[in-house]
Amino acid sequence: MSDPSKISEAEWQVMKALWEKSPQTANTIVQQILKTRTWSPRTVRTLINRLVAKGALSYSKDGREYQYSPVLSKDQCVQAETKSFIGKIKGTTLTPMLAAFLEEEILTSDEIDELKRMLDQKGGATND
Amino acid sequence: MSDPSKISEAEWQVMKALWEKSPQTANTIVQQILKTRTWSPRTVRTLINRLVAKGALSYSKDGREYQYSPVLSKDQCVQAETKSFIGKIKGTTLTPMLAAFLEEEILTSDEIDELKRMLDQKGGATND
DNA sequence: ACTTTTGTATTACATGTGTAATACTTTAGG
DNA sequence: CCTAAAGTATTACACATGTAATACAAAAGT
Repeated sequence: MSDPSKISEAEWQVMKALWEKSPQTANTIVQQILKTRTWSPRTVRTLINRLVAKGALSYSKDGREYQYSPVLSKDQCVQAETKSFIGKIKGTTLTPMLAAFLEEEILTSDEIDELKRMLDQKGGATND
Repeated sequence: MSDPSKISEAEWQVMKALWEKSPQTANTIVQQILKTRTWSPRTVRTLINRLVAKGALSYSKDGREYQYSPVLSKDQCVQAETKSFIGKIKGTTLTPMLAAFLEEEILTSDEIDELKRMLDQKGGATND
């Protein structure tokens, strides 16, 4: 309750659909989602409603349909999620985490460059 | 249910206490935890029991007391957690994530070195 | 204008999680 | 041997989450 941007795994899929393109109607969101998930459209509706309830999405009426848009930015959510993740693993050895990151190949070369740059700056500081 | 090593935020604290030192009795685990959390000892007991139930901890009787030990290794859990985290943020721009990592200062200089090394190897490959 | 469609809103229901309290059992002290 | 202390096991309860189904309302077709 303290963290307004607490988005669940399933809800993230909806957010991602809207970050990619918005506004969208519930229907087009469902279309997006069904490309990668096998959820019932009802389930997606539920997720959308919960996100509206927790203030992560907003909508404007467009005739009988609603046009949904993200309220929370992608950056905001990624940051929040990262901090929550860090909260868990903090204090453990991070080598396996780093390995997982590299294995999963989620970093683009640009991001690797950026990470390197940041690490260089950080490396100069009194670290640990 | 599919992922046996699904440890919740609160449960992680217990696991960390046992990864640090094991076996431990419920009492010493409580002591450890109370250094950083303000939970009731009962709460910690509950967490311990749940972890035993989900196969993350085991115990051996030592008189009336139990000696708890981790079944899941730290590396195993960190990897699982990382992959779950990645599952959420995959496909988004990771710059804010990287920033959060650096901000939170969770990387030791050794880990930074290791990450750099891995990135160098990775950097050579056809990345994205 | 009435019925069917198609959207949205409400309700459901099991399992997980945070956060404990109460009940039961075993051991140790008197 | 019996009672108190100290463990463990069971139960509680509200909110979150995954996964929908049902109810309701409005628009569109006939």
